Amino acid sequence: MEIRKEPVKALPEPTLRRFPKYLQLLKRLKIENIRYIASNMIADELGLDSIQVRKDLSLTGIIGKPKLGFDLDELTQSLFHSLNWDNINEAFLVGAGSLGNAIMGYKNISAYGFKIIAAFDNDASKIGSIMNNIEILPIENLTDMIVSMNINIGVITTPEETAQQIANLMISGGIKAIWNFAPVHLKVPENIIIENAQLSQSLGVLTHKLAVVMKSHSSLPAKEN
Amino acid sequence: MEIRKEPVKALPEPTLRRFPKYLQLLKRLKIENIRYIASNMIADELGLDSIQVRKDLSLTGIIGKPKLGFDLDELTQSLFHSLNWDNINEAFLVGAGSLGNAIMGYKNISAYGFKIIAAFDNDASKIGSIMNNIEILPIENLTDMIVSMNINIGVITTPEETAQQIANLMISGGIKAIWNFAPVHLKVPENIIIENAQLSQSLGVLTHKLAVVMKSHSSLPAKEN
DNA sequence: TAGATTGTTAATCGATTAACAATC
DNA sequence: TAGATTGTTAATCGATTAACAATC
Repeated sequence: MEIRKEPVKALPEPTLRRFPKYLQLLKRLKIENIRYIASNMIADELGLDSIQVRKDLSLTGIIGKPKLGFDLDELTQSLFHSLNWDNINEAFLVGAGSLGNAIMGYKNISAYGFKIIAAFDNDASKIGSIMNNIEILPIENLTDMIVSMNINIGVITTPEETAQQIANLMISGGIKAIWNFAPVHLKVPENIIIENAQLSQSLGVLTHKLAVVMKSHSSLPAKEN
Repeated sequence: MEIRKEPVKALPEPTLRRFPKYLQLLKRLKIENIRYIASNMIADELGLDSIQVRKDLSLTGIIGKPKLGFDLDELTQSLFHSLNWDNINEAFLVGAGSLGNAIMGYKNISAYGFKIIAAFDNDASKIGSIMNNIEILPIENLTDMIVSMNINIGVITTPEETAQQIANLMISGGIKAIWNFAPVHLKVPENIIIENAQLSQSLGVLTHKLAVVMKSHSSLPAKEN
């Protein structure tokens, strides 16, 4: 009964963002031939709270064993299933520049149940060439190919100027989710899933925190307000 | 009095992650020669709530004008200052693979007050070459150069196996903040700032949401629990 | 059994949203 | 002035953390 795969319920985003971290750790432990792992140990390794780990894991539906912890393989499976990484999610990528290239070349991406089937660009010199085993096709073919190959995911690694147009093309072809690396807010119908992966967001957090730390080390007494 | 730059106070992360979005929009509006922008308009354009926008902006210390909104230039400055993007943050990058290359080649990165001064790799064939105007140096030089050039930020784009060692080298040289793209949890002293930018986190959210949507479209009646 | 660990219900905390007064 | 918009205080919501019972 527990073995049958349940349909995936919507999980909180903070939890989802921790799942890949758990999987990284489990992968390492698997190599060391460990069979059971306690929430405590996971928490220690990843700098989290063990209660949080248990709460997170319980959302995948897994049931742990008192005194032992969680079966490593079963936990791995549960996490994969929750992330939908036990499927192959086929995607088209648009924008074969250096970022697009990096994503296409990302070794582990297939471990995430993700497969870029084809890439598109409007640079004639790139069209027809093959990067990382992926053929570069002209953008004119994009919409039709989404329809005919029934692709659900689009990756946008174009410059900001063209990102919105590409998104529109993708949506008109029937794309359901867009992984957007271009530094623009895409306007899309609300049934379309957008996941933004802009470097600037992450960088901003870093530089801000650094500024805070540096300022507090400087000798100026903080003005109490 | 309002003009003098205040030391940056620590801001909530969700707010920080929205700041670059605001800046993207402001940049566009600047081109259209707009002088004032209302929180309402920002909210509409970015799919946010206007109260949230006002709350966010107030944290930068800016004061808006009733009936008009916020002065575009002043707001831009305030956001830049809060993110510490009105400084040049110098960084060293380690791992001159395709991801490292993409980051080095990222055009807008200097607009984020960020500058990669040098890159390091352990592949002898790369050392001495120049990628995107950045010289590739041997990793042996890393720690010493961090010390002598007084670099605060390290970017890790190595494979997962070497990431922790590189982090250790960086920290021993005096790096204060690490932008980590390798799929590992880095163990560092608590005064070191780590900002993780792993693709897997973002991808996991995307594929999960897609699974939820697809399942709910399938004809199976959801099992009420 | 005692002890370690899970799983759940309740309390806390922080971010978002609502309500409304202040300002031009 | 009336109306639009800001800015702040209070209410709500959701995620994290604490407390503790259940299990092997």
